[in-house]
Amino acid sequence: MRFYPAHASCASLTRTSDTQATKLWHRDQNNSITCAGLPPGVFILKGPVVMSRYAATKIEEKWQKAWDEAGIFEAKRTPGKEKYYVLEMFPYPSGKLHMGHVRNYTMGDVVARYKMSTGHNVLHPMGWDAFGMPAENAAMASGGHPKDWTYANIAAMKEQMKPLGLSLDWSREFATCDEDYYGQQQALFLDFLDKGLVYRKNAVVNWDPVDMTVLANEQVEAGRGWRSGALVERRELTQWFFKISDYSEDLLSALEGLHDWPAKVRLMQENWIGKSRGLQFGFERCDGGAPIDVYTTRPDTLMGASFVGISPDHPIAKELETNSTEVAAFVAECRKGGTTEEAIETAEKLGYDTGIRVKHPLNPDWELPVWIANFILMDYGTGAIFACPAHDQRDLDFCRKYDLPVKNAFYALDDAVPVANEALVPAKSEKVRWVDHFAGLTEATGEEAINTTVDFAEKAGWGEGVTKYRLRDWGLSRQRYWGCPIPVVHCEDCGVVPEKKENLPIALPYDEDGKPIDFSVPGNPLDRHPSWRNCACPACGKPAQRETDTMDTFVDSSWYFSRFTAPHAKTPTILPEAEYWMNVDQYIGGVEHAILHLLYARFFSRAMKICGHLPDGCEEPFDALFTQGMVTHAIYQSTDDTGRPVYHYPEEIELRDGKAFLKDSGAEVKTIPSAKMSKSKNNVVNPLSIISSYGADTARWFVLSDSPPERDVEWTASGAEAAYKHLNRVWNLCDKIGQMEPGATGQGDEELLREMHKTIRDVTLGVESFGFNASIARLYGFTNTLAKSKAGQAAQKQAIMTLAQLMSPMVPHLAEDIWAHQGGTGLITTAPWPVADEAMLVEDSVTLPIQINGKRRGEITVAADLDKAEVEKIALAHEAVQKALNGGAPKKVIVVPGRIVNVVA
RNA sequence: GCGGGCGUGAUGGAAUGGUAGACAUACCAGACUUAAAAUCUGUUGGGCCUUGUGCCCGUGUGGGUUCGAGUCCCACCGCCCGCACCA
Repeated sequence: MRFYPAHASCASLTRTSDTQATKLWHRDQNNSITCAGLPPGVFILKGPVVMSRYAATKIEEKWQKAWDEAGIFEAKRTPGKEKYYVLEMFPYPSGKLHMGHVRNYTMGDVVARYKMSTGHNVLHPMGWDAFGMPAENAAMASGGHPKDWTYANIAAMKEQMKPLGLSLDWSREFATCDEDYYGQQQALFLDFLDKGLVYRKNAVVNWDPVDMTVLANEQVEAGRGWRSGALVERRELTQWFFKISDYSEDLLSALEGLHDWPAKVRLMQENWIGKSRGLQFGFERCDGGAPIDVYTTRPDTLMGASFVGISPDHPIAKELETNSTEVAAFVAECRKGGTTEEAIETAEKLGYDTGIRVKHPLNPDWELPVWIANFILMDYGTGAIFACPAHDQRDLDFCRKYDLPVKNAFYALDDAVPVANEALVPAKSEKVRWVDHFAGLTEATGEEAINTTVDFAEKAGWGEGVTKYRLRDWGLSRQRYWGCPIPVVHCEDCGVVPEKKENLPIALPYDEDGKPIDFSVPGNPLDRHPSWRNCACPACGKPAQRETDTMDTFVDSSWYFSRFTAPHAKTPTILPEAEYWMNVDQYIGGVEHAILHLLYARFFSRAMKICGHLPDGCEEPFDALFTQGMVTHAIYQSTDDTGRPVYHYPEEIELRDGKAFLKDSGAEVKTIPSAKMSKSKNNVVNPLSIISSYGADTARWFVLSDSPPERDVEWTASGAEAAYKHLNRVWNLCDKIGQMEPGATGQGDEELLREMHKTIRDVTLGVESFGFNASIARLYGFTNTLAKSKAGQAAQKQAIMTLAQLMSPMVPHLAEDIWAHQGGTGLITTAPWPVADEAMLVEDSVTLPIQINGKRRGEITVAADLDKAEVEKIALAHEAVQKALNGGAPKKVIVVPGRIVNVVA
């Protein structure tokens, strides 16, 4: 009979007086016996009972316990030993671990375990990004308290993470909503305030006029509040800001040094910071009022100017608003709609002619009207522009709508057709023909024209070349409860007064007058909490009131990586600890954080250094960054009677011939491939159910295989099954080798070991370069080689142990078990990483493809060190080459040593 | 609207400018089995004939650079992501 191999010998199973019965049962993936219609107990076991199948769940528990007991993941600072700090972006405690987390943490774990086996002190911590709106939303929706909700979720998620067998140092765990953590964050805020890095100013927010509350962008759906359905308005509030814009140039130029960041992320940050060189100048008002300052990046198009536009939030607009109901109505109209750049840019263009006229700087007789326009942002430049409709689509749309003149400032070289409804916007590096350019240009690129114009304006004295950045100061105020309170007090006499450090933490109140806070009431609970809000002024001692704004949760995540180096310290950080562990050597997270989180963290590190909380050299806290892709899953969708889509869970689906059917009804359903896992689409796969049926190693192996780490990976049942089968195969191989006679000889020892060393080289390279899928493909290959090998026992044992080591960062439990089974010393997790023997990597001969005119026509095998001339001679003698040349001489022969020979006939 | 990215077999994907499709899935065939499952072995981009160590076509579309292009350049088409209060 066939049976899963055993460690020492194969147990055979027979039913009394019926040998046929042995065929009636099989083992399922949980190693339990299933048989057709026969109760358990009618079997007897013959032979030694050493059941040693790959029993994932069992061995995973066992090795996790062993690692815990050995305490090998606790980061220790031992001087002289090199450290390695690997960090995955910490999770928001939603309460449910999803496959994206599994992939993210598995990648970090591979790096951490690999670095551990290459002799580093590894810091691999975990914590919780625990403040934020979902907790408050949950409290509003179903009662309860955000604090309780959050801590319960943390406990639940930790339980779900533990079975993954991650090499985390749990002794450093914290949540950002711990008073201990946010108290230190308040201390940082006070230090920043002291250094002038924080200030207050007015800023625009989304305002829900029915719920009387500030809305997040995501709470605005099609211009309406998600809960009330009211049309959202833009409203100004006095808010706190970090002076990140002071660091625009530094944050921009330092990007160049971040060699181990994805180019894409650097580019996104560069565009975000948005450095531009332009001209700032004033339009003189015909009514003698103060000139209107504009900033433009295209001063060269000044001769195409059509009107001057100001933002609805511009001081002139505000002044007019107070005097004219018409202007007030128009400005109010502009303020409808969201605050996102997208909403503003895509909204219908609206304009209002103020009646103010200004003089063109180059021609005092040329008057331009001043319009208020809804697409002009107050935060960028001076909040006022001149519009050149011929060369800007927004301006053009506006001018066509309000019947304003459109005049080309330049034409394409080969075409002098005036702009109609599509603006002419060539690349700045493209040469164009200028119309009446004041500085005398005829044919020049936009770039040249801009520079010439700026010089011209500076010399003439009516304008100034100015460098501006798109990056705005970071508004950190949130009018919400579940965040870190801003530790300042408002005093009638002293104004805004920082809280004293010894009074920190300013803790969030849990109750309100002995009753739990009611989150169903609109507005910020801190505003209507007198016993918390009323306090003594830290300066004069008179009755005063606390700031009720809390901090943006991006603040929490802007320094947690520093805090991990001394998570329980009574100061934000401890310098010697930070000195040893910082920087983060490898940071891993989603690309969705490419801009804000990473930019804010870079700013915070600079600010913390200024305040003495970080040593020199930590301004850029992340040496290497990796952005991993998502885990996706097909969506199974059918349609109900009313035509609305119905989404089905993967477990309700049966796949046949590449089509999907409902298990219940057998009806075929539509398959939408590769969609981001989302609860509303029912296409989520629960890691826990995967772990309970296949084990964590299978889940880990799967999320790393198939797709490159930076790209999305599609979860498929067949893929998970395949991963599980492969791990079984490796385990069976280990078992088979374990049963070989010690010292038994065979054939092909050298070939096997050569292949092993090549595998060491390739897998190591893959792990070091985040090519985990490539490493895994290589490991599949080597497993196939080993399975077919007829080599002797010693070579095979060496091969399987090396295979286990190479697999250990990805599937550590299985690797430990193989290691132990083969008699390895200690834990595989702490064993040194195998090193490829260079001598074993050198090939004696090499097979070169022969191309004729770039097409493969044959191949030759030559000594690896044969010189080019000899290779050429052999290639030319090749039958196919002779045939192609037909007696003539080749026009050219290209020999790329070790790669290819190309003959041009 | 602005910015960024991605397009390769039935599928996920591999390929320092040098043999396109590694590795895996799926499918098909074979071995084992009364049978199925599991396991093992093998085939599989398309087309053509003269069935060969054969020829032609083939990496979204159209051009270009090169001895040689999936890879570099230009234009187009399609899809995805981000846009400052989601984290």
